[in-house]
Amino acid sequence: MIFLKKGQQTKERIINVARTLFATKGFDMTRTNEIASACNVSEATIYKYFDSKKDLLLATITPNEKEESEDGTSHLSTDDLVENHVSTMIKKILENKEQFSILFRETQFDQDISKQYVDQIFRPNARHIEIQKRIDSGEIQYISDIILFNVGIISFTLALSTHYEIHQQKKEPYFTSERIKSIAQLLVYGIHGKQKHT
Amino acid sequence: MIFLKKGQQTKERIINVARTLFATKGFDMTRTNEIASACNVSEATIYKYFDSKKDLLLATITPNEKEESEDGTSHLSTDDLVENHVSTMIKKILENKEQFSILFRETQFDQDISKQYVDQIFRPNARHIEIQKRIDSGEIQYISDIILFNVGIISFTLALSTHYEIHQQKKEPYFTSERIKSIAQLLVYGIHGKQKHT
Amino acid sequence: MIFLKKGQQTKERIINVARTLFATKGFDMTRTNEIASACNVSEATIYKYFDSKKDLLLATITPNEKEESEDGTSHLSTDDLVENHVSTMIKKILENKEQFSILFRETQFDQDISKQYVDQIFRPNARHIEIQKRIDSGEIQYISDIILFNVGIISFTLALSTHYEIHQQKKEPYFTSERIKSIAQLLVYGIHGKQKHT
Amino acid sequence: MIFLKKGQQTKERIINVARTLFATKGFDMTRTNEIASACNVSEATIYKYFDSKKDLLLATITPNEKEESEDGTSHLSTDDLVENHVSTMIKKILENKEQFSILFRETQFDQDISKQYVDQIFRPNARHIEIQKRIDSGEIQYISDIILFNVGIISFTLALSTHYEIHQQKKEPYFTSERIKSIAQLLVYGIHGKQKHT
DNA sequence: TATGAATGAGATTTCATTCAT
DNA sequence: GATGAATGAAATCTCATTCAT
Repeated sequence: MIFLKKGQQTKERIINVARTLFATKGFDMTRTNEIASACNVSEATIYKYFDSKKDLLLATITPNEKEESEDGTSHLSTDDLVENHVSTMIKKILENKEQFSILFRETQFDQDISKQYVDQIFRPNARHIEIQKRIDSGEIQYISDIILFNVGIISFTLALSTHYEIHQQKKEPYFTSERIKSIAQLLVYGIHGKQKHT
Repeated sequence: MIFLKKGQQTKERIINVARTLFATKGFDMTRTNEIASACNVSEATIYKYFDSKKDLLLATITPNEKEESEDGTSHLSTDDLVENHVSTMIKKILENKEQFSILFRETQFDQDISKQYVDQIFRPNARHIEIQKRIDSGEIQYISDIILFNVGIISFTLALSTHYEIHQQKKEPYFTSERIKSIAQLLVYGIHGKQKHT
Repeated sequence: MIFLKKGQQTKERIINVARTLFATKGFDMTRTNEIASACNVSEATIYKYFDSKKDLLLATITPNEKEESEDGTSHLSTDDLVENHVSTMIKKILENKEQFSILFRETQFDQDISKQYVDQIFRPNARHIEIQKRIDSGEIQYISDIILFNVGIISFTLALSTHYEIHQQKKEPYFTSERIKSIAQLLVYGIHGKQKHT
Repeated sequence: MIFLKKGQQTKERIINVARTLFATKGFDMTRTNEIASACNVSEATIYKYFDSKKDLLLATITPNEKEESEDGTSHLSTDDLVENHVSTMIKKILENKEQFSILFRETQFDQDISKQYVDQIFRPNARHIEIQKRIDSGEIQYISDIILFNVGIISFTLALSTHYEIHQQKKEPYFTSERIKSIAQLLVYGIHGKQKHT
C-alpha cells in the first residue's frame, strides 16, 4: 500500500473518474464540470493538476507499466502460441478496458492520442515477433500482419464486451474465461472446432 | 438517374457531406458551419432541411433500403455458409462504411442512434437464421450467437480498414477481395488453413 | 356583398389571420411562417402585400371606420349617460376585441403603435365631451378624466374577457348583455345597487 | 440589512435588472446581452445563475412572501370592507408593479407563467373570503366573483398607471393616496358619490 | 491546497426577409 | 399573382479556462 500525499491523491482521483467518464460518454461529451462534481472538487482544482482537458485525457490513457516478461515462446506449437496470444491479449484488454476504449475511439481524431495508441498497442514483444515469424513462414495462414491481427482482436473484444453490456443490457461481463478460450480456439481451429483436425 | 428538385438535391448534398464529416471527424467535432461551407450553403439552409444537428445525424445513418433477397441458404455446407456470410457482411459494411462507422461509434452515447443501430444491424435475414440454427445444433463451434458474431465482424472490419488507412497511411483500401476471402476462411478453417482438414 | 379581386382577397385573408394570431400569441411570439401556413400562402406572398412584419401589424389594427353618429346626449340624465357610455364602450371593445387587444398590449413597446392607439382610442365624440363636462361640473364624482376612465374600461373589459376564457377555460364569452349592464350599473350606483338611492 | 455572498448579490442584481427590463420592454424584446451589460456581467454569468432566459423570467416574478395577516374583517361594514379591499389591492399592485406587469402581460402566452399568475394572484385570504360571502348574500351587487373583481382591479391599476406615464408622459405616478381612495369610493358609492346615500 | 466567481470565444439555432422564376 | 429556395444577422446558450483569494 503506497502512501500518497493529499495532492497526489486528488490528482489520481481525478484521473480515475475522468477515465471512466471518457470511456463511458466519450471525451467530447464529457464536460469538465461533470468530472469535477463526480470527484467532489471544483473545476478550478482540475486545472491545478492538468493544463487542459486534453492533458487530462492523455493522463487517463498512460500505460500500466507492468511489462509482462514473456519469453520463451519459440518452443510452443503454433496452435498453442496463437491460442495463448489471443487469450492473453483479450485478458489484457479487459483489464484495461477503459484505457483501450478511449484510446481506440479517440485515436482517429487526434494526433497526440494516435501517437499514444501506436506506442502503447504496438510495442513489440517476444510473442508478437514469434507470431510474425510464423506468419511469414506460412505456418499461420490468412493473417498477413501481427499488428493488424492485434487491431482485430482489440476491436472485437471491446465491441462484444460493450455491445453485450449496452444493447443486451446484461450486468455480468460477456467474457468469461470459457468464452475467451472459445474465441482463441475459433481463430486456431475454425468453426469446425478442434476435434475436426486429425 | 433520378430527377430531383433543387431543394431535394440540396438536402441530399447536405446529408452526404455531413455523413463524410461525421465519419471522419466525429459528430461532436464537426461544426455546423463546416458542413455548411463544405456544401456551399449557409448554416440557415441546413436548418431549413433539418430541425437540428442531431436530426441531420440521424439522416446520415438511415439505411439504404435495398434488401438483399437472400434465400435458399439451407442447402449450403456450413463451410460455405459461414464463408459466404462473412464475405457478404464485410462487403456490405465497406459499401456503407461511413454509415456503419458513425452508427458504431455514436451508438453508445445516444438513445436514438442506439435504436437505429439495433434496427439496422440486427434485422434478421435468411442467412442469419440459418447460421443461428447451425450454432444451436453444434455444427458451428465457438460462436454462441449470430448477433454477437456480427458485432465482431463489423468491429474488426471497421477497425482494420480505418487502422490501415490512418495509422499505416495507405491510400488504397485494406480490403481487397482476396483479403476478404482470407478472413472468411480464417473463421472457417482456423489459422492452419483449408488444406489441414481431413 | 363586395367584390374583391384575388389579390385583395389574399391580402385581407392575411390581415385577418395575422390579427388573430397577434392577439392570441402576441406580436413577437408570432412567426411569419405561422401566419403563412395559417393562410395557406408562402411567406414570400406576405411580403408581396406588406413591406415588413410590422407593416402587417399596423394593418391589423387599423380602425373600422364606421363612425357612430352619436348626437343628442346632453338631454340624458347623468345616470343614463354613464350607464350608456360604459355599455357602448364595452360592446365596441368586444366587437373589435382582437384589435384592441393588440393595440393595448403593444402600445407600450412601439412608437407607431402608440400613435395609432392614441388616435384610435381617444378620438373625442359627443358622449365623451358631455361626460367630461359633467366631470368638470362635479356631477360625476371620483373620475378625473374621461380618457383615463376609458382606459380603465378598456383594460378591465379585455382582462376579464381574457381571464375568463383562458384561466377559467370557459368556452362561452364572459360578457353577456346582462353582465355588461351590471358593470355599467356598478359604476353608476356603486356596490349597493340602484335601489339604495333616494 | 442582510449579508449576501458575492454570488448571491450578483444573482439578485441580475434578477432586479431583468425585472425592470422585462416590465419595460417586454420579455421577447429584451435581449440577454442587454441584461448582461446593464448588470456589468457577461452573458455567460447570467447562465451560471439561470438555466435559461425563461428561468430568469420566472425568477423575476416570484412573490415577495410577506403575507399580510389580514384578519378580523367580518365586523366591517360592506362599504368599508370593499373600500379597504380596493385600496389595499391597488397599493399592493403598485408596490410590485413590475412583477404584476410582467405576470399580467405574459400570462396569456406561457403555461408556466400562467401557473405562477394563478398561484400568486388568487391566493385566497380573509378579505377575499369575506367579500365573496357578501356577494353571495346579495349585499354586494353587480359583482359576481371576487376573483374576477380582482382581475378587474389589477388590470385597470396597471393600465391607468402605465397610460398616465407613457401616453401622458407624466413623471409623477398617477396613483396618489387620494386617487386610490377615489377609485375605491367609486366602486362603493357609484359616480354620484357618498353624500347621495341617505 | 482549493475554490467561488466570472468569462471569451464560439457553438447551435432562429427568423424576418429577399429574389429568381 | 405566387412561391421555392436561400440567407444575413442576430439570438440564446455552452463550455473550457482563468484568477483573486
